[in-house]
Amino acid sequence: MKYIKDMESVFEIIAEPNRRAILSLLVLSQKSVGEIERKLRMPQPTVSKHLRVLREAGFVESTVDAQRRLYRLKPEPFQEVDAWLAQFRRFWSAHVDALERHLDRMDQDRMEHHPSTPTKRKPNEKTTRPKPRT
Amino acid sequence: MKYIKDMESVFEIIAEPNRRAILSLLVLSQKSVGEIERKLRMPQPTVSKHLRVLREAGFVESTVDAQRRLYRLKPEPFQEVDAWLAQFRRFWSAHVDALERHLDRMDQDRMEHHPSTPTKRKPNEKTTRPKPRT
DNA sequence: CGCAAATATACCTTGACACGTATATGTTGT
DNA sequence: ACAACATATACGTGTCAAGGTATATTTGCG
Repeated sequence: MKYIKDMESVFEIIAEPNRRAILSLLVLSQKSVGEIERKLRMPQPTVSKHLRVLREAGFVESTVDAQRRLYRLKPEPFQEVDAWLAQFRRFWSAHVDALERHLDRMDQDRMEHHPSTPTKRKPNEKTTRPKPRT
Repeated sequence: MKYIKDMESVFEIIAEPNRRAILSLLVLSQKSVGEIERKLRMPQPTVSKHLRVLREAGFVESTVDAQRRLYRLKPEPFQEVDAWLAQFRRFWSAHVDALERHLDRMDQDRMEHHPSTPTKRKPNEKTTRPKPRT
């Protein structure tokens, strides 16, 4: 009964705030452990341990630079998150569209009425107002 | 000294596999607790508890339908994840571009050596990618 | 009214994991 | 080889969240 190492899902990895901070820092450029430690003001063992998790999950890779280790991002896990998110994208953009149409209608109403009459939604709710631009 | 309840980050919410399963199920259409319970084969209290977490995090909302409660998705938290992911998108698409260029070069080589072998590098399949400027 | 169905909640236990502190490993320069 | 630095790991501890079981709550129906 040997457990090798349960490779955890990318979602568990990015659930940790400090790890997200490290990733956001590394997106700018590669950095050494010491740099991360100073910029994020977290103790060095904490940084090292999180980097280990990130490396084993494929989020980062490291190269040796003298006594330092330089860590940089790898793209694959992010793409995995993106792929998961994709199934919801159509759904939520539909909602955003609905919201935008609604706001457009409100704008329209304000324009047509007069600015001095802040009133409620009235019967002409079905203004056939076509496409917004952009 | 009562803490209301610290609203946890969207990332902690989606870190849980059962919750991701529920979300993926709800993207198709709204469902009752019992439907989720049966389709995902998880005990009812588990479903209810996860739904509670999802509701409090804004991932779902519910309406009452007789004895049932119908749960459906809400878009905002997904957009939040997407927003976080956005900062890495430029980075990773650069990598994808590099990979594609590399594969293109390989194709090129193959074409030059074996003109009869059709290669199927399709431009721009589904990779959301901003305009590369060389 | 009383029973059954659907859902929510309470309580307990267990395991994972993040942290701090201490120490090990490794590398450079003198 | 040694000192100083940079990074990794080991160990003990506390917290918190997920699961299981039992029970409460709400609503529909005969």
